[in-house]
Amino acid sequence: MSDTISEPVDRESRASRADHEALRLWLRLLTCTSLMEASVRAELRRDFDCTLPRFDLMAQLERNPDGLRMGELSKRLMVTGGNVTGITDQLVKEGLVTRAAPPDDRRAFVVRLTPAGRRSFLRMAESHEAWVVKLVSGLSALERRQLFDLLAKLKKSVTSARDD
Amino acid sequence: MSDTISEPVDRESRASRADHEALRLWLRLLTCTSLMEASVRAELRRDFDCTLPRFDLMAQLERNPDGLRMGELSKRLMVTGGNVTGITDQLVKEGLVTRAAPPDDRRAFVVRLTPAGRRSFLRMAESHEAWVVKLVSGLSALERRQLFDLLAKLKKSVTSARDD
DNA sequence: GCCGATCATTTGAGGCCTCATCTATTGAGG
DNA sequence: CCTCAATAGATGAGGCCTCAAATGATCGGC
Repeated sequence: MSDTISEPVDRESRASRADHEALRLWLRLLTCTSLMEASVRAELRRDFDCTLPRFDLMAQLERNPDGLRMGELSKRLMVTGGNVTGITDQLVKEGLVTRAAPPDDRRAFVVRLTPAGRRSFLRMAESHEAWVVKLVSGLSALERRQLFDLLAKLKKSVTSARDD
Repeated sequence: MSDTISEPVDRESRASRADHEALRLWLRLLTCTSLMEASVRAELRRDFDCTLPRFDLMAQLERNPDGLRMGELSKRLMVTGGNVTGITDQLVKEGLVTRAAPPDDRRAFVVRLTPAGRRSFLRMAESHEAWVVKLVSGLSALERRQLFDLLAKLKKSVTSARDD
């Protein structure tokens, strides 16, 4: 039997009353992200036999047709370089991306989508977007906009607190 | 698309203008969570040589002094049972939790914090909360409240969309 | 030309996580 | 009782991820 998760019991709804407001905000944020991520992962897996990290990497390349260096991918995906190496290795093996040596810097590699990779990504992206739209459709356009703006502030807050 | 500006570079800020609003909301949510999570992980690692999953598991046990069964932990942490088995094994080995057999069901185990585990957790929790407070301190109390409420709606939206 | 600092990437150990599968136990009906 | 489906947990393969260390290339200054 599969170990999948379905009940409305989670980290956040279990926080005791004594927990403080900032902590509960953080736990709720984490819960929302985990829920959405689990849905998106399940969908990618079920319909395309693809993982979210692979999809994210390909998404970056689709936006940058001239390709990206490993380090650029690492920054954009917010993961370590070693990690990008591994995922790229797999995608190369599957023929979805290429690693090319740029003429000017022999330390670097430029990763690009192959035509097959691009086709594969576009097919997934369409379904993926519809899925995300559905997940957030319980909020009105105004609420989505407010949430979007508040998250922008949160992002700034976290970044500046972290860099102290 | 010039790459020469030294702006914060991540998944979300790189979404092209053509991407739709729901998708950008999702990417921004993911970015915020990733940023906060990375800070929190780094802090737990640096100050206490502890990981976030271990901390989360101990937090659940601290709120439930009578202990929790593996399956309960799995639901609350939103991870699979196999995963809980592994993390629990380590904490048992480190003397921070115990696995006890309940009298009524020989299939199950009840996991509890040891006194040492509780002391260790409480020490971390104090520092952890201060850290989280700092990360969200760039938002006003009102904004935090609004964000909290919008995330509640998002959680409901995601849950109901997923269960269709 | 050479040195050292820095940079891009890879490697390897180890932790987290999922899925699929397995074992043991429980509990409801015959 | 006995069977059988459901349940609690463990296990193993495989992917993701981080950190730390290593390799090789580049660049500025002498």
